[in-house]
Amino acid sequence: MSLQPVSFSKGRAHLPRLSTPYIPGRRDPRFWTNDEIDIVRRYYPTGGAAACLAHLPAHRTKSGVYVQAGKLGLTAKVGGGPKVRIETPPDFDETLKDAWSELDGKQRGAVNRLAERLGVPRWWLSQRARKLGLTMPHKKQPPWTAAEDALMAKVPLHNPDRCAEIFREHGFRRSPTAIMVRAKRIGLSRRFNEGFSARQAARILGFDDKTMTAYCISGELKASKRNGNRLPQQGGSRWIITPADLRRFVIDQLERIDFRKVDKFELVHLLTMVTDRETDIPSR
DNA sequence: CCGTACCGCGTTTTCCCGAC
DNA sequence: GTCGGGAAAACGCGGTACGG
Repeated sequence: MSLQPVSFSKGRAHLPRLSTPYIPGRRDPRFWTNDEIDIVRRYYPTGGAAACLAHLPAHRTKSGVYVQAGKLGLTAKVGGGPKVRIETPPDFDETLKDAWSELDGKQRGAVNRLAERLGVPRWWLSQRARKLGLTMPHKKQPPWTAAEDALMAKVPLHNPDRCAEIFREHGFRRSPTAIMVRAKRIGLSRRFNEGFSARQAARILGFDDKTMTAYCISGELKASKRNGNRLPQQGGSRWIITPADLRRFVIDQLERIDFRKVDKFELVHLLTMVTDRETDIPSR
């Protein structure tokens, strides 16, 4: 076997960079400076987000302050007021039990209206109901079938609405949220899952990503390109290497692989996983 | 000298989480 | 349930260092 030089030159025209060049020492205003964090530390506990904003630059927002306060583990002592004792008639609990059983859990704002009718705050009503052990019947999600789980591996999980659409097309009824929750529960990545990128493949086999790309370009590793909106400055569109093609490559080019450098868990998974014949998508 | 590893760039994509 | 800020991860590849 003789080694052939590989050229990375794609003959692309030079395009100017889109962003301003990096200047050492300069930072984007969206990143929080130590001074800004000190302001949050100082004013948040007593004055809340509003007090912090008064001392922070104009581009800071309330939610930004909440994020930083959360990171610092701070809580604000604003809001609230004197505690009010809720007075109720002695038979209130009985009335509540009866009213609660007639409550329509599917209707939004039902608890709000009941609180209004009984003349008590909404938060107090739900707290009382909890204490009395009153529950609201909720329709449980029907269990997931194997067919639905198989479909999970093929839908674009980064686009929940489109997922729900595909489920409907296949005759299933799952909301976008339900699908996202399921994806999390069964540990499915929401990232692109129709194959490996050159970099992912390289990491598994212990190659440099450039070496991997060279194999893709030379055709020794069968790979296609994924259409996207990546710019020429980023190197253009990405590679897609299907698990089966990568497995073929491992078997054919075994002598080139340095087993000290491979990701042993990922490699064994690649070699042993069961894939759907037609789509080559791992079936879980 | 050649082939590969390493570093870093500019950008998009994705995740996380709190507020509303 | 939805929105949005913040940040990490991901990506391909140019440039360069390094080892045999």
